[in-house]
Amino acid sequence: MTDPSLDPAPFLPLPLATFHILLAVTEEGRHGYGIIQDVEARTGGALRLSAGTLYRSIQRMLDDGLIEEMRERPAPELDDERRRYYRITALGEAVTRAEAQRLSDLVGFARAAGLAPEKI
Amino acid sequence: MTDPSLDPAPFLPLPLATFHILLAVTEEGRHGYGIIQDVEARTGGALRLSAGTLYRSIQRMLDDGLIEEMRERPAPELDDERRRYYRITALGEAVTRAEAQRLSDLVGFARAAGLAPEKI
DNA sequence: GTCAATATATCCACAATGGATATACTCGCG
DNA sequence: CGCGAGTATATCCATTGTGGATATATTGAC
Repeated sequence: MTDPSLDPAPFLPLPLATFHILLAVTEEGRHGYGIIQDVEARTGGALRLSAGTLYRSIQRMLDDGLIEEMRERPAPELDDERRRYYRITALGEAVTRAEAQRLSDLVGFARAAGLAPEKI
Repeated sequence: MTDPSLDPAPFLPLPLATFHILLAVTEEGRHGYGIIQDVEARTGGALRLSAGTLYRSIQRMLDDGLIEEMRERPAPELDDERRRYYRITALGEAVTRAEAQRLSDLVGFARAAGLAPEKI
């Protein structure tokens, strides 16, 4: 069940932008600019990925196999041809889970020290 | 009650080493080398702060007022004179709380996407 | 006395990020 | 129809954070 080729350990800790991008392309396939908007909306405007960070992160994630480009156009009739759509891979999911666990542990440490919010 | 001079926003997101160091000096005053050991123990060996990262982070955190050096020696009788002890400040606590909240939110996002562990 | 561990500090190289810049297309509005 | 805001991808530069190497010196166990 645990595929050794999906070992997330070498990727951790995950760069902040990478984690947000992975979450953005998990629900549905998204293009670069749509990822920027999704991240901004999700964080209530707290995090605005710069274009430099976004497209550089995407290229790295493609090389690493965390995401892949989709051939299908999610909405072909009302689309912009410039868009390039991406979705998460099995490796990307494994890495996201591992990173979420690491973050969850961090919150646990802070809670033990009395410096974290109540259970979420 | 909320002191405006303790605004944690400009410090977020916190560098990884900074967050771990803050947690390490929250419970009790610690010296640099002791922080390295505490972080390694807490993370089960997963994170080993390098000396370069540690002392550079400490200097930055002193400048920013997140930690302060202690005059008192926690254990004067069996001590090493080379040690320099640090403890968290009120600003450091506010920043740690804010960062823990941010991380908690991140875990919440991952959970909503079905990629995070159950509630902790 | 020797050697591993302790302890702090600095240097270099690399990775991640933000911000600026470039290019070009789309869409609403007057 | 034209104009400008927004959309969309991409690259460049400077700054920051990190690991690893190096330096120096003390402590403690054997």
